[in-house]
Amino acid sequence: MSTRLTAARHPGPVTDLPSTDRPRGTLHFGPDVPPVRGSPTALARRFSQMCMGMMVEGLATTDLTALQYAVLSNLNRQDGEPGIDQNGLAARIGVERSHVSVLVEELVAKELIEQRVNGADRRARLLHLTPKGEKLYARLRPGIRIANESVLEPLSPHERRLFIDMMIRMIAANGTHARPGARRRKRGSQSSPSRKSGESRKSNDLGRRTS
Amino acid sequence: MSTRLTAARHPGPVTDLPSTDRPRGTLHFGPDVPPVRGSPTALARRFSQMCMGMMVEGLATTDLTALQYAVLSNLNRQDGEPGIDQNGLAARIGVERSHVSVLVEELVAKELIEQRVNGADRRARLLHLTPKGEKLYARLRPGIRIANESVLEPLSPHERRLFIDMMIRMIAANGTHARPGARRRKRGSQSSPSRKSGESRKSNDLGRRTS
DNA sequence: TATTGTTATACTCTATAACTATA
DNA sequence: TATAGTTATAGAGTATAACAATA
Repeated sequence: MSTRLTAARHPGPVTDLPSTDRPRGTLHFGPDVPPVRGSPTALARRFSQMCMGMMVEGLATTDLTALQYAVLSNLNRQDGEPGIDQNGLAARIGVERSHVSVLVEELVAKELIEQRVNGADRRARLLHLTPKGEKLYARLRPGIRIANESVLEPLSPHERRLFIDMMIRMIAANGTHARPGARRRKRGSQSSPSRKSGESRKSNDLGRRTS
Repeated sequence: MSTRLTAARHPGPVTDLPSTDRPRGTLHFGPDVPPVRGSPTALARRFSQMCMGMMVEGLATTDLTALQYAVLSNLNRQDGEPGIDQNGLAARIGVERSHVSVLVEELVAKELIEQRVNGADRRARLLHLTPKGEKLYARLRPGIRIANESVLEPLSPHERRLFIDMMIRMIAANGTHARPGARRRKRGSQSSPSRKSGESRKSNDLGRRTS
């Protein structure tokens, strides 16, 4: 059984929800919008997918991935924190230290960032954008910002602030999960069949004529 | 330059934000919470990471991935839509048809779902949970639901409804992006160095003593 | 010719672990 | 011994394209 529901397109909250409960089951929208489940997880997935879609559009003229852009946005002098080390960057963008190593390598190869050894602690590498990196970020930022704003466009200005605020509160409260490693699962507890390439997937009969 | 800000821990909205603007730059929280950028995209990433963390915990006693569970939640008889075809499922969970093929194969191998050829259109496969699948979903659902609710716990009951509602409105409005394929980028516009295995990554000098 | 599902491939992101240099 | 970063490997998820069966 599925919860039928047509979402209000723009201004107010969806009003035909029982005020004592949230939608359960699968939510159905108009013809252009695929149905979604009403759980935070399912919505989070779609929402993030949506943001990534916007992001990729905004980066279409470059060869940057979303995370590579995230690095630039964390390190730039305009509104970032230049000079943080790789662990700090890992914490900020929410990826593993090892992944940061790779991201940094890629961006160094593109000559967009540089690593400087910290004089005080020669283990650490402090990260800065190169002039080329700053220039690229300055060029990209307006479009990305507009894309980000457009995601929130169905909300009223007050709701936009509230939405960001609620996100922040949930992330802050669940800090232990909102970071890499939270998703850890035992090694070797794999679920995919893990075929050798060469043996084909399935007989795939199921009543089809083998013509 | 970074926006310093200490998020209110529980009940009300964060109050020290200028009411005419949203936080820009990097947001700093307490010692247990890594900083985040204030853009919807960055928050979406963290939020989804958080939800996935919860999900993986809830699935820890199984060998299901988050998406495999999503399939069960879309097909079960309690609150799902049994009998939809694979394209319908793809639209609902927001993955490519080709990925659904793989997910279905994995779950069929676990004997949790089954494919039935549609009599009316022999191309389509209608999906149903097996009794084993229904049983597993019934066992898992309460824990997953509690995990999902716990994500929203920092919000007041009214805010929880509003948050879900806002998510739904944004997803509905941006329907063209909230689905796979929105993230498309030109093929071959790759960013990784794409090393041959055998040649090592970088000289990695940077002033380290080569002891 | 168009659509459903399958297979293959490649890339992005995530998770771990072992390792080096430095503290 | 502990920490910052590197390298390697594997799994999960995403993006495309070519194909077979069916419409």
